Amino acid sequence: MSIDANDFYQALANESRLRCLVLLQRQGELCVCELTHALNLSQPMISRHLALLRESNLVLDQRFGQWIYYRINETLPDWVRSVLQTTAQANATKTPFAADLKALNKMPNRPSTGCCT
Amino acid sequence: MSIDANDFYQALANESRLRCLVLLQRQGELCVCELTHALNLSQPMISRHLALLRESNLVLDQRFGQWIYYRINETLPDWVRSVLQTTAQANATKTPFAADLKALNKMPNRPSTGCCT
DNA sequence: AACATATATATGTTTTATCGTATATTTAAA
DNA sequence: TTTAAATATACGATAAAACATATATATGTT
Repeated sequence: MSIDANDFYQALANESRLRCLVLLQRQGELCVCELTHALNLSQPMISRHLALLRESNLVLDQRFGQWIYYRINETLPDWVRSVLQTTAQANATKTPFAADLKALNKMPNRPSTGCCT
Repeated sequence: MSIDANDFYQALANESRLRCLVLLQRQGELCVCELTHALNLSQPMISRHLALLRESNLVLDQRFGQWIYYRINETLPDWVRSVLQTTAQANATKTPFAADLKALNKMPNRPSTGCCT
């Protein structure tokens, strides 16, 4: 999966999308309602930003029943993976990224995190 | 020198600025007229993009006579330096970055590259 | 079949970024 | 003290991004 540097940074240049990517990088896989809750944004907002990330090949989606899970595209070039990983790691404790993870962990009725999934 | 991840990626989200940064990362230090020639853009365009990079602390400038040289801010946090370096390296041979360096090396009357500077 | 939940898309509006052009500033040289 | 070269800034026009809201689609449940 190839990607243009300019397209890549265009996709990162929005706080909501950056927060989604950092959270996905840290959590591996999240559905839309989890991201919506974690970032405290409207569902259409999250959905549209995810669509843009999907269209630029940064994330992949997969449906499980009524939920659609997003994850970082594991076939991205090494340098892109590296940038995402470095960014997520260096900013994990900073605003707003730390709060996003906190909010995610406080989410009630989170799908797929029960004992039987 | 601290920097906000969102501000950082905002600054990268423009092809002209990205090309400037990649070229600076590779060449160390360049004046405005060199960047203008290498990227083949108007002087005010380059100047305004450099101003934005300067205002977001990504680059530093230094005057030498009538020329003003820009360079990547060496006091940026490690993760930012790492992202810039990784990006420059991985994209060096790709469009438009390879052509920019080529054009720079073909520039006639380049300042400060003579034998006595 | 009717309804509820999760997600996606469409539309109109507002905000933000970019660009071309003109002009100002600074320095060096004549 | 003009003049030229390098650079920066200002201004108006255009384009792009983001947003709120409404609605559509797909799945699961009763």
